[in-house]
Amino acid sequence: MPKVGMEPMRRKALVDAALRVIGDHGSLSVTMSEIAKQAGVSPALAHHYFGSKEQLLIETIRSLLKQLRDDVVTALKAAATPRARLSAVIRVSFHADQFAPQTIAAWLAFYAEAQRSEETRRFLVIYARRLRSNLVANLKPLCPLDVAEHIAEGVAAMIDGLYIRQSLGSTRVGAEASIALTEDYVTIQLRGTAR
Amino acid sequence: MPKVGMEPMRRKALVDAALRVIGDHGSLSVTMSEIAKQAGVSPALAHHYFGSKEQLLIETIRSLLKQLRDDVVTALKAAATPRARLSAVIRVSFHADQFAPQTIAAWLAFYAEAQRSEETRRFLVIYARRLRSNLVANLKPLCPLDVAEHIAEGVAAMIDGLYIRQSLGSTRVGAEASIALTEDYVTIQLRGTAR
DNA sequence: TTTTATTGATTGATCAGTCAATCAAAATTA
DNA sequence: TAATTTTGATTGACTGATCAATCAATAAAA
Repeated sequence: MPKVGMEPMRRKALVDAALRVIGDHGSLSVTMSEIAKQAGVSPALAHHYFGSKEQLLIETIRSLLKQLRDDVVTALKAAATPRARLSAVIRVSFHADQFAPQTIAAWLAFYAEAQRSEETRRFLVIYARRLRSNLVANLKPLCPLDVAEHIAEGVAAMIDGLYIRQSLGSTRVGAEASIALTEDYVTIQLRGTAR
Repeated sequence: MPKVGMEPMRRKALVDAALRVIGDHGSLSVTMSEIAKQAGVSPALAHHYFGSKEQLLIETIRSLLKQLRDDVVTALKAAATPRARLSAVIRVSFHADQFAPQTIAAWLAFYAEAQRSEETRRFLVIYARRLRSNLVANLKPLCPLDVAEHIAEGVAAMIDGLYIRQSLGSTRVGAEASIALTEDYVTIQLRGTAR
């Protein structure tokens, strides 16, 4: 079977497998063997391509972030007004892929990892900044800048918080309710300040 | 040194040490040796008293939760009106102890662990319920029940979200700003519905 | 003497990471 | 075209380190 040009396919398969295994397991304490098995290759091959477990994990979070960014970009393109773009950003956060239990579990695992891994933290900070930036940019036309920044902080916190609470699987707050709660926050805050 | 009656002291020392080590390390992947060393005893003794690492970890989160509950109870006692009690609940969440980077790191680690450990999840669900219940109880006199439940979800999400964002250490949102943001949410939401 | 506290030494399991060997396609040469 | 060499893909077997857990032994109170 050894054909040339396997590398990109194997890398993708391994990253996808890692994401799945991490999501199922709910933790980064997964073995290279598990990931490799899930990808249908030997553990040695995973090391061959990624050098270390840490590197594979980093590529994995990079992939997670890229997926989210692509979704956001697509959603933003389809929205015409600032207010619609705000809704789009919110909706994407709670969209099926992102809000699936395994995806949430993976995010949570990476947040925990960020306490130790400088590189992982960098990625999450990028996510946080991007979310904030998207929010502020579309709030600016609707209210004063300082208010926009204030609301953006609130929305971002609420989104992250709803994720966490979802991860426990205890609340009855599903995707729809989460969107409604966040939208409601934006609407009421905007009503209070601008006109 | 072997004196009778060491057990409770050792247990407490070990639980406290575990909390410190987990907070510093930002992960539950800490060794019994580290914890024992921090507590000034041998690893074998930790096993002697707790039976397993998992059990020690469970006692540790139990302790974390108890600390928070005690703080909440104290704060609630000192507040006279429902609105003041709401503020008290919010303030406690962001109080120095709770909001210290190590404490937040520990919480985060336990949230991640809850994906795997049924018992850990149970404790976190209890925390979520208690927070919700405290909020609803004090919102009820101020607005209709369904609105109270709605606001409670929002406040809880915002608190948890501000924790997560704090854990990255990237935002400039400190304890005071977090309190202000949450208070603001309550105030504006209440203004919208009741009078 | 019995009970409680305590530890050093050890075990067994788990894993990340390495390495030498194999296999088949591709490139090169004859 | 046929024979060869080279190269990339792939793995099984191994190593070294780490750690939770165990246990037998010791020491000091009761």
